[in-house]
Amino acid sequence: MKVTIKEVAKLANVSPSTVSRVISDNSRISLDTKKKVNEAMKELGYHPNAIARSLVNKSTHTIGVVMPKSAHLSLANPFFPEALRGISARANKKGFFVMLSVEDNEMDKHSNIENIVRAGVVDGVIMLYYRLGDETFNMLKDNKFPFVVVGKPVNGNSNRVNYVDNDNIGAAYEATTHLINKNKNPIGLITGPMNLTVSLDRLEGYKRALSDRDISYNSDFVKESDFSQEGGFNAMVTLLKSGNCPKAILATDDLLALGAINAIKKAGLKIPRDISIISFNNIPAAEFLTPPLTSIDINPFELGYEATELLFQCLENRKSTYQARIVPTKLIERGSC
Amino acid sequence: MKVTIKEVAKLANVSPSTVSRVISDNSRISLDTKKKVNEAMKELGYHPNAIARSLVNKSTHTIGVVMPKSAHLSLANPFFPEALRGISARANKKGFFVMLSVEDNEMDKHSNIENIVRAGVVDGVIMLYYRLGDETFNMLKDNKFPFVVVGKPVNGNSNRVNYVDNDNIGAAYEATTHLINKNKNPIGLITGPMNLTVSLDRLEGYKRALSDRDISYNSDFVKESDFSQEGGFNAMVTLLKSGNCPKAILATDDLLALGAINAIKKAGLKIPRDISIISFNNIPAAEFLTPPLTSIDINPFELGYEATELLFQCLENRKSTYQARIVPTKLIERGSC
DNA sequence: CTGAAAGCGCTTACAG
DNA sequence: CTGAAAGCGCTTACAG
Repeated sequence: MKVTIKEVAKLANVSPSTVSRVISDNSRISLDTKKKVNEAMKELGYHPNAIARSLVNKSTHTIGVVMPKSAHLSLANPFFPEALRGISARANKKGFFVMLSVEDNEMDKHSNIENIVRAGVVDGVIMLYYRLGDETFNMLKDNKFPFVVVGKPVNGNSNRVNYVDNDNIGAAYEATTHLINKNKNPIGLITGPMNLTVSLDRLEGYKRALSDRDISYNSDFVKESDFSQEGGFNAMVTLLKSGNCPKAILATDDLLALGAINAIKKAGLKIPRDISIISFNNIPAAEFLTPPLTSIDINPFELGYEATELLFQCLENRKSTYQARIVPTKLIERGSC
Repeated sequence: MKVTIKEVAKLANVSPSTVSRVISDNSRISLDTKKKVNEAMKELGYHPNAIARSLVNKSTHTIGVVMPKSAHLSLANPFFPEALRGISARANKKGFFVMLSVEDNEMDKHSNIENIVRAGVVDGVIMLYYRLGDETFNMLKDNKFPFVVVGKPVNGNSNRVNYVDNDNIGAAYEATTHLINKNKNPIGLITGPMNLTVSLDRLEGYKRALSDRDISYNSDFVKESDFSQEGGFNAMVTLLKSGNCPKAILATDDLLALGAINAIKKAGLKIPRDISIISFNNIPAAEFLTPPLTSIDINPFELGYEATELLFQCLENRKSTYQARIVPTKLIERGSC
């Protein structure tokens, strides 16, 4: 844990520079000394100090990952841990470390990730969300710091930033069409906060699907809420009491669907007989609900994996060309429609 | 992002040492120069480079967190993300960073966390699990590296390691007694892998509760499985086919319960009429199942928070006194018993 | 193919 | 109260 390059050098009878060169597998080192040095390293249990290395290389070989502060609401769904797994998998493969930053309301002035970036401890960052006018996003962009976002930054920005996302418009279109094909009408939409692009895109997909079937869009059927079960419950209650309750619901998140289902059951209605429901994220419990919930798998592992890959690309070719990557979704049909 | 202490020194007309001293708020610096230097720092947008600092201080101000490789099985339950939140919250408060290490089967030779520790990029680590004969655990212990485990390392070890855990024996005892009080007998146990202390403890609590009520223990009623829904399903099927099926089930994890519930329903039986069920972790979907699942909240946020606090303690007082911290659990009664 | 020297951006005895 | 110097553990031109 504390043997340095000097001690290795001494034991191997070479200079520290030489040891450094065999570590980096420099080609112009004789096989002989290479062997000698390697043996010395083994004998002493030497491991290069990454901090010292970072200081001279100006690269820490670590990427920062930002999780939104509202995460505790939807942290319950598998998106974040799965995305983290994907990021780790890709990062490990390249010998990179991953530093986690959970946004924290209680922080004074500077956000955790801002400190991380300013302190120079990460080479790039992955944001696991996109929010309109987000400070972290702006800070990264203003500093021209390498980063990629999981989720689509809106229009003006989207061609000047690296991101990976699902085709949320397409997925919502597919889900809505699925409902239309079951002859369910009207169709309600229970969505997460509208300052998230993901919400905007899913709304757009919903609208387009309606329009393509000549169904007129009615904003009374659209309820915005935070990503909580209570939110879903309340939204559904409003819909139920409206006097013109939808025959089907598209929920933007399974947690929302969980709440909505509860409201539907409490109203004495049956799923899917009276009301069908379909949602996003495909939580593990989905197949164990009664009836099992039809849901769209958004492939969070892949989202994380691709984001990391993309980040590595920007770290390598320092030219500022931007890229978007789309990860496919999959509608898992079960019994709720 | 790249202004150094030298430039600040030049602008403020002092030496780098002085700048360094005002950064660390050294007491014997005159208010005058303090002000001068602070202004220079602000003007240049200076932020100390954490890497350089780490190198001289031999402390990185970051803690490593290890998630088990089997995590993807139970990553679906809120334990890991919640624990991570707790860790982050405590770490941020102290200005520490958190580095994440998801165990990875595909890694050659050295595990990711071993690389992290050897590279000297973390001051201490938190293990989010304990497994008998675990390599990471042994490696940390052998190197006398500061770490705390969430979960109880078995007997021989437990007084020579820092850990935080629930009272799993007590919690399982409470749950089993809860079932006995409902006149349910026999009671089956569906448990996770027996190389985890958590499983051992919960089994122990189950046994003690039976014993205290003069119910004889029968290992036929105990089924071991991995932490998956399929595992729970299969275990329950075996129980159902045994000819002497338990009237109640204690499951060691909600995911296991999910699978078991499915098996029970498929067999045409009703919960709780025919079979009661209670489990651990209190996943968000628990209250939305039919019937809602009675489950034990193990307080993962607190577990993470306390573990971090404990780690900070060992980092400070370098004496090797070990400590255990117990986080309370809470049985949330719903309709499944 | 290999070594001596300078330097990465800080901190901290040691003087004064 | 403040500065010059040495050093944390590496890497990398520059010579040879």
